[in-house]
Amino acid sequence: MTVCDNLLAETNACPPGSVLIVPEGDDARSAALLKVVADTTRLKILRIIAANGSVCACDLEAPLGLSQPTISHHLRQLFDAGAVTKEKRGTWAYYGINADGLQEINAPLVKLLSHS
Amino acid sequence: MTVCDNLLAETNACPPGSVLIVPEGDDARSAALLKVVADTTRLKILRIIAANGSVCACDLEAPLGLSQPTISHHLRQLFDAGAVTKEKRGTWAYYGINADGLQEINAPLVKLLSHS
DNA sequence: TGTCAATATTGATATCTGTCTATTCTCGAA
DNA sequence: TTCGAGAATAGACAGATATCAATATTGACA
Repeated sequence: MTVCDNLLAETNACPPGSVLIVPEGDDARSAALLKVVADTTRLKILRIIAANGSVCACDLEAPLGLSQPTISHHLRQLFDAGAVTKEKRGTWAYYGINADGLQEINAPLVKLLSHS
Repeated sequence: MTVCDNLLAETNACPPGSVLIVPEGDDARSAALLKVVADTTRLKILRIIAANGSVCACDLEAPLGLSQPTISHHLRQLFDAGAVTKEKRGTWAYYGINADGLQEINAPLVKLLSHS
């Protein structure tokens, strides 16, 4: 009776030396999308937008305490990832939550939870 | 009739100059937890664990193609963030999905979606 | 057309992080 | 108790990124 056999008998664990199932999936893409949301500043931006509806970029400078180029940089990342919508009104840029995009970003985590 | 007035009349957007609602929330902590999951290698680890149940760390080296210390480093991050469980059996270390922990990591995104 | 304001882009820099090699730690077994 | 194997830690280094200052772009309006 080897240690591995004991493991198999006593638990539902794969014994050492197992060839594991490796699910298909674009982890690089999923990670890249999650990275956009996994940032203090961008999370704050998203929550401000969610709480206020459509928000002018110009009004984010005060609550965030960051420079205009930095905020523009974050908003671009959020937009490129599909987390927010963007609408230009004259010289102003309005951003809103993109629920569909956020759901896609969130999908890998939801899938992990549904398979466990 | 200013441009701002037009905005208010035609849309539900905050006019430029608005003092925005800034929701409370520990964005730094949320971001730190999400960062752990927002990584190609760690996502792959999580999906392998989810597909195989309890997995020995020693069996991850082959499918990941990374060194043992690197994998140990990633597993520690996942464990510290509460994404996985850890059980030592002799010299082997077994890791499993921690559904509660993953749900907590996921919570900020779920909240964003529920408020929009 | 010319000017001003809001936004976007560029370039530079400091910090963070994923990876490796080398080493140490922790068990089980002889 | 000693040896060997798996896991964890430490230290180093390359690549990524958040930030800012400076500049360019775009659109409204006189």
